[in-house]
Amino acid sequence: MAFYSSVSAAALEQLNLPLYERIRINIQTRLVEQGWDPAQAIPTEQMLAQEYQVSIGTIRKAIERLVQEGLLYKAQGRGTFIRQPDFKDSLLRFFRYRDQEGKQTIPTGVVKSIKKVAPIKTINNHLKLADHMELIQLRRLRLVGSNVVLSEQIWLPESKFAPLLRFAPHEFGNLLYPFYYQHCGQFILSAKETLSFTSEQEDEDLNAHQGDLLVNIERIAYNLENQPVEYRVSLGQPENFKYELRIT
Amino acid sequence: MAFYSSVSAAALEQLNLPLYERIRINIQTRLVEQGWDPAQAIPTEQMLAQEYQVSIGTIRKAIERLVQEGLLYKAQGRGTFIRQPDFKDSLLRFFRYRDQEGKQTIPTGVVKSIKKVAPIKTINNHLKLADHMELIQLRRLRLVGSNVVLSEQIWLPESKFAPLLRFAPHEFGNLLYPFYYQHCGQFILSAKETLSFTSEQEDEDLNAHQGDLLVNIERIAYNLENQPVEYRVSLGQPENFKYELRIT
DNA sequence: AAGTGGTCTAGACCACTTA
DNA sequence: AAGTGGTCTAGACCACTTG
Repeated sequence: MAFYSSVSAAALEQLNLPLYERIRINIQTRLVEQGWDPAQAIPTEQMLAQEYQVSIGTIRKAIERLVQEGLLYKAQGRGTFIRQPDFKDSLLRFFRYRDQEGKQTIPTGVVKSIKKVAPIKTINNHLKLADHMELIQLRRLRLVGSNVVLSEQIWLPESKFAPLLRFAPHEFGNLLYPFYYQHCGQFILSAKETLSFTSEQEDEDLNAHQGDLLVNIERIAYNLENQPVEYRVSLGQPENFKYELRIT
Repeated sequence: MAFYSSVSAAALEQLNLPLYERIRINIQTRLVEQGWDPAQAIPTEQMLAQEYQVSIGTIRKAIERLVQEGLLYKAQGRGTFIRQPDFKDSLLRFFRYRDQEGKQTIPTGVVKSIKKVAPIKTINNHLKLADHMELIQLRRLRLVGSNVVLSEQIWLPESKFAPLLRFAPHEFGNLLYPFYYQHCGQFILSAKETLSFTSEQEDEDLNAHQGDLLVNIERIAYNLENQPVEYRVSLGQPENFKYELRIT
C-alpha cells in the first residue's frame, strides 16, 4: 500500500463515495502530483486493479469519467494516456477569415509585448490571487496575412510564470500553451470562455474607435490542479464571427 | 422473440457492431416507433436483459449512451424514463435582460402570426424537404415586460404541422415545443444552433434599421427520428448578450 | 415489502497494437 | 507472441422509491 500517495490515503478511506469515485480522485491526484509524460501510458487496468485490490470493472468505471472529462484517452492495444487538450470548441476558433483565394484560415498568434505589471484587482480576483500578487501582461495579435483579426491581452500570475520574462516577444511561437508548459511547467487543461459585446473599447490594432461594437471573448484557463492561471481578453470585429453548437 | 420489432430483427443480426450497440439501436427504434408516454418508465433492466437474453451489464451499457445523449434519464428506485429536453445550453438562453428591479429575466414568447407559405428554396433545403413542399411560417416575439428582446421567424413543414393552422396566434402558449408535440406528435429532441451577426436585416419590432448590427441565431431542430422539422431565425440586440462555455 | 437502478466482483474471451 | 483495452457474463448486495 506504499503506492498510495499521502493525499489519497485519506480520500480513499474517509469520503462517503462509491469505490470507483474514490479511486478516480486518487488516480487524478497522482497524475497531477507526480508530473507525467504525455507520451507514456499510465499503468494498465490490470495493474491498477491489483494495486487498489478491486476488480477490473471498478477501475474501468473510475477511468471512464477521466476520459469523459478529457484528462485521459484510451488507445486499444496501446494503453491509456494523458491527453493534450486541443480546445477545438473554443469560441476563438470561430473567428475564421478568408485569405486571398477565399480559403478559410485560422489566424496565427504573434506576441507584441510582455512585461511585469502591478496587481489589478479584478484580474487578481479572476485568478484567485491575493491582492498584492504581481502579474505578467502580454499583448498579442492574431493575424491572417497582415490583417489583424483579434487583439488580445493576457495576464498571468508572476509567481508561476516568471520564467517567461526572460524571453523577447519574437521568441514566443504561434501557440502559447506548449510554451507555458515547457518553461513554467503549467499545463493548461481546461478553460471557461464568455462571449459578450462591448462598445467601450478602443483598439488601434483592430482599427476600432470608441462606440464601435466589438466581440469580447474572455477566457479563464485552468491548470491540471484546476487553478485559474491565465486571464485573457480577446477583441474582434463581429462581421465574420460564426459559432455553431448542438444542444439537447 | 415476437417482442422485436420488424426493423430491429435485421439490425440485431446483421451489423458488425458490439452487442450493446445493436441493442441500443433496437431500444431507440422501439421508443421512436411505438410512441410513448414521458411519464411512464421503460421496461426495467432485468426485463430487458431477459428479453434480449443478455446479461444486465450489457443492457446497462446499451442504455448508458441513450442517457448521455439525453433521450433517457434514470431515477434510482423508480425506473428509466424518456426525457423532456430542456435546451438549457441554447444560445437563446443567453439573452438575459434585467427588469425594473434589476433582476435577470428569461423572455416570454408570444406568437404574432401564423400562415401557410409557398416553398422557400434555402429553407426547404435546411429542412430536407422536396422543392415543392409547402411551409408554415410563424412570427414570434420574445418579451421582457413590454420590451422586445428577440424577434423570431419560424418555418415548419406543412406536411407535419398542418394542425397548427387551426389555431389563432393568441392560442399558442409561451412554449412552442410542447404545443408541437400535443397537436402534431412531433417531439423535438435536439437542435443545432449557429451564432453570427448581420447588418442586413431591418426589424421594426427591435427598432433596428438597415446597417445596425444584430445578433443572428439560427436553429435547426430535430425530432426523435433525427429529421430536421423546424428552422428558426432569431434576431436580437447584441448589447446584453453574454454567452459562457467550458472547453477542454 | 417489493421493485427499481447503483455498485461491485471474478472471471472469460475478443480486437487491436507493438515488437 | 505478448500485452493492451473492449466486450460480456452471471451473479451478489446496496440505496432508494413507492405502495
